[in-house]
Amino acid sequence: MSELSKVYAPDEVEGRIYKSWEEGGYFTASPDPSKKPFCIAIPPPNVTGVLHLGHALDNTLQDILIRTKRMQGYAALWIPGTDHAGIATQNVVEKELRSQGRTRHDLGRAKFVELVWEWKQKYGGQIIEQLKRLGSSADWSRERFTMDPGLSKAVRKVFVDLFNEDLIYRGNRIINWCPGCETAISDVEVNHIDHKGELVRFKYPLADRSGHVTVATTRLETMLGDTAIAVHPEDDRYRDLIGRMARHPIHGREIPIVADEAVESEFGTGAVKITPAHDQTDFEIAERHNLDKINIFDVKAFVNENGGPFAGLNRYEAREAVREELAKQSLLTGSDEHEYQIGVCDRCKTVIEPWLSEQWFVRMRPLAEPAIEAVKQGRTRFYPERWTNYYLNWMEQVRDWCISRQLWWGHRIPVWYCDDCEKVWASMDDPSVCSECDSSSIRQDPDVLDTWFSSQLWPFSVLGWPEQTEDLAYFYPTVATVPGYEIIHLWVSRMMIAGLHFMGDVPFKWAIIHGIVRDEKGQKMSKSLGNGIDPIGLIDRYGTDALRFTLAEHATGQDIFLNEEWIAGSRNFANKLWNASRFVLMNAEFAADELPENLEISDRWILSLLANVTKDVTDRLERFEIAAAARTLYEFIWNEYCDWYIESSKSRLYGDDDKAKADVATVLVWVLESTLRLLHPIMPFITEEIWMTLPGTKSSSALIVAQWPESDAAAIDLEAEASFDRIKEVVGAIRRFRSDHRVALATNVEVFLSSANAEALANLRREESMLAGLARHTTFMFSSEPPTEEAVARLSVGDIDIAIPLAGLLDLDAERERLNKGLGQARAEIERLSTKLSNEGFRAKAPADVVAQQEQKLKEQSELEAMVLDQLDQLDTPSK
RNA sequence: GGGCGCUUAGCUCAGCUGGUUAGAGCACUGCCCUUACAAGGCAGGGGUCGACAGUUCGAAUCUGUCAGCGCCCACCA
Repeated sequence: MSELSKVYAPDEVEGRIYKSWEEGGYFTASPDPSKKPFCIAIPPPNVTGVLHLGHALDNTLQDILIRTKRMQGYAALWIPGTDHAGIATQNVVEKELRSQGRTRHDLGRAKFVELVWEWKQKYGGQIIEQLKRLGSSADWSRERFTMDPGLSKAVRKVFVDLFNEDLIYRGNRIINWCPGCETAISDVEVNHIDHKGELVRFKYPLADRSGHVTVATTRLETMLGDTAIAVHPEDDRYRDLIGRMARHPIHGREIPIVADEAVESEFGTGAVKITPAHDQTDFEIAERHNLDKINIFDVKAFVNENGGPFAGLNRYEAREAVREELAKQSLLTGSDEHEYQIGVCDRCKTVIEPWLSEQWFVRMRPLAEPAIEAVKQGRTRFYPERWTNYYLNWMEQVRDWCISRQLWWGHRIPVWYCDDCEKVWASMDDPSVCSECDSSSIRQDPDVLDTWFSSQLWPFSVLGWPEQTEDLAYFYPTVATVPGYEIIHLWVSRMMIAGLHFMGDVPFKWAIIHGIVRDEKGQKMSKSLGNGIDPIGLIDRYGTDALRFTLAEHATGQDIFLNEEWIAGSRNFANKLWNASRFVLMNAEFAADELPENLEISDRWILSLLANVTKDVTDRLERFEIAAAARTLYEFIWNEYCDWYIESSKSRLYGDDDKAKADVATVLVWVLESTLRLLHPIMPFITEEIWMTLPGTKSSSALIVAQWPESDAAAIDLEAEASFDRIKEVVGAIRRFRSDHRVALATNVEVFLSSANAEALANLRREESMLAGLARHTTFMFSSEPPTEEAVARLSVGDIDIAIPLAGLLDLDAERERLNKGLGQARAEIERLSTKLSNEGFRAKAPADVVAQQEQKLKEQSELEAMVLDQLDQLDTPSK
């Protein structure tokens, strides 16, 4: 036997095991015509990131799928890698610079980018190391980075192609400007949060001094950029004003009053100030009415020279200054509290400024069509299914995607402008002269691409596209992507679009969506809240397998409010398995390689359960029901294998019969061995460690590449299950009797068993020593009655009558209480069943076997009631 | 203004296509350091499955309405 320590110590095991997997080369997979491909491309974490619980969940789930498929004989390839994460990474490096009192502008673009690369080389590996600690069996030889040469080439090709197909265009439009990051961002990178603000009303004097029109706004400062006032064309209150002019109270300029359907008459005063450069709706109204568009903010959202006297103030200072000025002019007419939503930057939480600027966009409508069709046709499916509609809703009303970013870190937009002939073109190679007029006076667009522009290509760029590689041919489309729902729009949708457009096929067949890991109060974990739990710390304290099991067990698709106690619970489970294995290994020397011919009831029972569990776990994993698979294994291992099979094995193991000892040891090892395989994808380290100590030829190769078990249909044995269940019930009844009556374990109890079912009784008799072992200090008498002069407790379960002479064991009051309780339960049951059975509808329509079952039940309960009454009688008239 | 999710034991949650007396972990009570495991064992207490209505022989499960909580989308300033 091999020595295992008494308590499972993950820290001594994990590093060693992981290294052995890497050295064994088990993580790599390559095209193999004899196997089916199973490929997942990791949602690439931010290269500068550190592992958080979201990653832990994400990658645990992926690893479970990959490990399962690997054991099932697929060419299971998990491609890892990282994302350059434009804004996030640039921000980190800029922050560091700032702490040295410098900005990126001090360095200049080239130097700065160089610095970010250095930073990436230095700190970028951390997340990968942490993924390894999670046990990730990814093919590290294929690790990719979104700014690798190959992937950059893919990005460039995609840009150039879309540009030439007129699916990328440049436009002067309202975009979401983040004054914190100083760049444009896309609609999906804006989070809308509730804001309690006010709706302020003020008067615009009419230019001819004949009166005024009152408008309402939540952003008073934007009036500095107002170029019109709009009312609804049908609004009688303002009909006369349409076409007339108002005078701007600050700038003095005259602005028109226009009529537009977009105005809601019911809201505010029904008259709207129009700020075309800082509001999407206003911009659209301005387009329709040919209005001026005046940008009043600089890149940091401070008022610029167009703000006249307020230039230099930030947005909020300007708001107050304008308020004061309007008050001074007696134009302010009041304000109401008003709750509305404001957009904040997904990255830095700064309030977004709608800002008119020249940006690059992807024309999404035509690209979205195939992506909608593919999902409607089921070529890509979502799990859980409800995300299908979420995806479709977004796709069906998708808006153009602003892809240019005013950053330095990222894929530079491959567009050149000729100063001489004004040619604008996109190019795969860096040109030195204008493609039109040969002028050398050309310059490249200074902006870079949205980081998601490159990640949308991930499922095929990581396989070598645009080269037509063997990998690409074999592994594309990938089987699944496994992201959290928060990046369905940001990433999943766009991968669908890119995959269909450039590969002509969906990027993955399944989008397996999981929830967000939150703290125990349901708050999103974040640095600012200080409630983030560091997964590495959890791994240090409880072990990787405990963390993985916990995440798997709770991965039902809902958000996970992670509680550290759960992880402790999983740690306990690992320890339970460890000690069960220790027990098995202590006796493994007796085990044979093949199952014995003549199995006992308990053997047949556990093997039958194993067959069921194997099927169940296999099916559930196939359907991505990982949580259910985890729970099935937990219950089987702890409640059945440990609590009953191991306990029941002891009578044979500690007995004198060598054959019996060998047989039970064989089954113990057999079941453990299969169970380890089934549990391995979820808890890879502990299972591998135990596996290595297992005797026999089966464990000669590593568990990670062992064969997935087949459910043995022939082992399913309902008869043995029924028999063993009877044993459990008899043992349970005796234990309960002891517990109810405080009969010490050391006190021997005489138990008389009898039954009308001769076969059942015979089965029990055959298991006498096992029964005694399970019930402890119990002497069994079969087919005989206790001496009539003694008072007895009758505990019958099912068709087995149990009688225990009470003499010297307990006080009668306690027994009477126990009986009365049983009587109450039986009567309630009888009531319920009688009602059900006397219902003619039930008898007529329910399946016959259901009716029969209920009748049987009623019969049993009635018998039980009679017996309990009889016993109460006996207690009251103690025998002579 | 739409859409989605949730509401089951004190707490946190499972419960698939409707059919034994609704489960788990933690917490709680009693007994036990029984030679795999006290990170454990045995036994136990605790729930009108959010409310109402409907479908059905039968509903935690299906349908509708409502309430509370949470999330997402949307150009009412």
